[in-house]
Amino acid sequence: MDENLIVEMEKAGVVTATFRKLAPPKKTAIYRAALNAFAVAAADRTALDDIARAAKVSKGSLFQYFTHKESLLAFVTEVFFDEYQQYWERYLSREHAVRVHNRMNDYTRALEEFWTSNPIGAAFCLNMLFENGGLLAAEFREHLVDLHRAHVTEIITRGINTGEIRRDLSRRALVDVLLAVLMSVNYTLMSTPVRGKKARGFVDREAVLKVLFSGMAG
Amino acid sequence: MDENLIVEMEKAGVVTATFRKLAPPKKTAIYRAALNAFAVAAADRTALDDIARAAKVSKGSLFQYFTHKESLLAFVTEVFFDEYQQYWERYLSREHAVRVHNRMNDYTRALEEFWTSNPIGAAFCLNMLFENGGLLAAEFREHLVDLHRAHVTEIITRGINTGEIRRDLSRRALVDVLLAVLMSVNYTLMSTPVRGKKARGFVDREAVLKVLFSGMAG
Amino acid sequence: MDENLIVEMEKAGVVTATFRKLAPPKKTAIYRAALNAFAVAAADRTALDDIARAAKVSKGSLFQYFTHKESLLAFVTEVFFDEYQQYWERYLSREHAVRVHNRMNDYTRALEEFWTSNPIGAAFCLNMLFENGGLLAAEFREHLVDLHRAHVTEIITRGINTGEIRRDLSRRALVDVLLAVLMSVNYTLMSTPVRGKKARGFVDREAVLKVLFSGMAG
Amino acid sequence: MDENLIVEMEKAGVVTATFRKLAPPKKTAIYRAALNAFAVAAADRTALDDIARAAKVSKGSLFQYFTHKESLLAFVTEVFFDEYQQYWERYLSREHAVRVHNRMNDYTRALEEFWTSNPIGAAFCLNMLFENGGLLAAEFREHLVDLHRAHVTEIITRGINTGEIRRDLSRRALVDVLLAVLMSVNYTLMSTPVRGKKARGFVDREAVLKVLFSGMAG
DNA sequence: AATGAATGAGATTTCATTCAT
DNA sequence: CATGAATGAAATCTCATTCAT
Repeated sequence: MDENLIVEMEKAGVVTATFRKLAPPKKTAIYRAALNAFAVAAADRTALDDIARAAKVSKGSLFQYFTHKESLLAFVTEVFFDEYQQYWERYLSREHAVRVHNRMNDYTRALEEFWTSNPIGAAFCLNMLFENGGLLAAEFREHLVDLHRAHVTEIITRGINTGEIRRDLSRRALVDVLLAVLMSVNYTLMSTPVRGKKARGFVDREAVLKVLFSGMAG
Repeated sequence: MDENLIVEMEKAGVVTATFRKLAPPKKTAIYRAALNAFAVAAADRTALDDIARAAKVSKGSLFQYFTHKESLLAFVTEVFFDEYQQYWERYLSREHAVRVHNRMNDYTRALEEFWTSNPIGAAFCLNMLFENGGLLAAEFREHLVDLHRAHVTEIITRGINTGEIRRDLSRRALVDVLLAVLMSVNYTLMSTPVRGKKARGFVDREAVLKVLFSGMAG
Repeated sequence: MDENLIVEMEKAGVVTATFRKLAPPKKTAIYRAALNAFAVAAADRTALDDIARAAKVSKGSLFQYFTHKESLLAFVTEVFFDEYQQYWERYLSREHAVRVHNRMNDYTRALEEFWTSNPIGAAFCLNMLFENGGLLAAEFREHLVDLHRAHVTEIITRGINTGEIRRDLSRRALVDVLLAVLMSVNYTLMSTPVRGKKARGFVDREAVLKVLFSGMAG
Repeated sequence: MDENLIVEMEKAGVVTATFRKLAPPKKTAIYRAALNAFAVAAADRTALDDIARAAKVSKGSLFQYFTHKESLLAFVTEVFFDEYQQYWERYLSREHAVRVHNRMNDYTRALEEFWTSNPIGAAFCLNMLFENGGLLAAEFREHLVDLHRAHVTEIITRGINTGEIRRDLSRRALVDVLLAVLMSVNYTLMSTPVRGKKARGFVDREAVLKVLFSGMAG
């Protein structure tokens, strides 16, 4: 867990100084317990008693760390998003594909990998996206989209410059289409582990990319 | 309200026989009141007292009609979805565009019209998609996607047959891409009236369709 | 319990319609239980659980009757004050003394009788006067003083008219002095039954009245 | 702060030896912070965290000094009362009026001055008199009355001896009447600065004293 | 001696559900 | 069948007090 982030959250009133001073493993334990709880059920339906028990912390302490239940959710959200962001930044920094087609392919594959290897995060994310009302969830939604929008825009822009992507198309429209597809992949992948049903996900990555690159027109 | 649907819901244990026998206007009043209530706030935060008051029915009666609060939500969901479905079926039956490009264009325009002319439904739908946890919401999500998937599949299939759409593309992939874009439009449109923020929606329908038809490749 | 008063309290949002419709004995039981509880300890320190138990009513019902704890205190205060007021109006209507000296004597005797015969009311009153903060208690204090001020003013005025009281004195000052003495008697009498200590009250009514009538000047 | 008083309080178990050994400025800081806090809100509604923060002392230390919250209140009460007492003793020692009428006049004027020049003390006192339940508040009330009773008794006694006051009146009754008037003045003055309402206090000191001296009888 | 983190009892309030009338 | 009063199980949050460091 990033200590700098915690310092910032303290300034923003999300966590208290008491929490900041906690031993890192304890912080992690609380984060884990809360992430888990908010992943299993929407924040509304999640009792602090349960989180306290899972984190092996008293309910009173939880309030010394976060003041309000809402703050705890905010804390989890920020840390989760921070990890998510770092994942994608690491991913980009290690990216070696050059051609747009390959970059898109790798990108969707990475999405797939992230969610399947992190089912609890996926479930939490799903709850934040779909089941937690309020401003916090709306912001989370927007952050998530923005993050991917930035990456997609970068890929598209480079593609236009290299001539891999046609120049007569609206860049904005290109981004929107790709993003819609990516977020759809995202939602599908996130849903898979939590819901009982079989996923009807984008198994055929290649086929989808072919549609996008070749266009539908006969 | 479709009486046949109510009979089916009675069989499924969603509504009671008592409810089925109610005078239709009363049924409608209850549906309206509940839809409104669930549109204003997520089901969790909606008290049955308020619904009963708005429907001019006693809370006791509500339980004689639905047994559980969850059933009431299920009832509203089913009726709303039924109306939604009927809307699209009527739409399709009256559709006169022939070419795929035009049909897609009309389709998205119709989506836009539906949500802006029906803000309560939009708000309810949004709550179901984004704020009501549980299996019910997941099913609603899936139903919604399936409905549009069927329409899109039909458009695509016809396009392939007429040769407007390239035959070397996976039909499944074509559907997935279009559906992703459509659902993205959907979410954006639904969100617009209820959320305070400005939408970053697909304003340029033409540009997006051009991307899809022409393909990205330079 | 005066049903008209309850109707007024309902209008003022102090009690709910549900409470109004309760069988009178139940209302009385709740009043008694709450009066007792608020007499034993200040409202702050009084738990609704205890009142509910004493009134043989569930805690949930208490909230159906009063919405907030504060409302329950308001209810008790109003009913108590109403009874107090009625007591003094009955007293005045039956008063047969004519001379000021006798009227004052009877008045203080009546005070004494009221508080000693109604120890729970006295304790409640004391808590309202001395231990319950907030606007409610302040208003109660003022009402109580005003009630007696009105009676004392009437006695003084008549005394001045009949010439029993000197005309060269400020009527306001006369009232203030008498009232101070009466309220002091009041406080002392109220305190007696609840506190463990022996009262140091105005045993010698005659002597005090003599001071007031004759004046201190030698 | 009087060190002898602190020693006595240690014996009485109000403060601990640890507190006694504290540097005087620290003791004063704690007293000030607690007086302020108890003046702003009743003891019930005052959190020790706030007092500790204001006194720049840790909450743990507070418990090492006072064992219980109640003891802290007792400490503040005693010190405040001690100061109050000293004020009146200084006042008496400097008193130069001789005639009873003048002494009473000066006394009420001094009361007025004390409360208006010491609004925090007034607010604390008011809270102790009116909003803090329990034995402590009752004792405080009694102490306050006793202090003034002693002074009034002295004035009356001297007046009787000098013949300024009639000898045919009960001394006890004289004291009671004067005291009632004085305490009434007291309450009114204390209330003025804290409560929002206009005071209905004894503005006309002279008129009141005239009533007391001349007597009401025509 | 000083600190402040940890604790848990307890308080108010909400509301789905039951049930007597 | 309709009604709405009654219920009590949660849930959040506060804070005096303890205790390890």
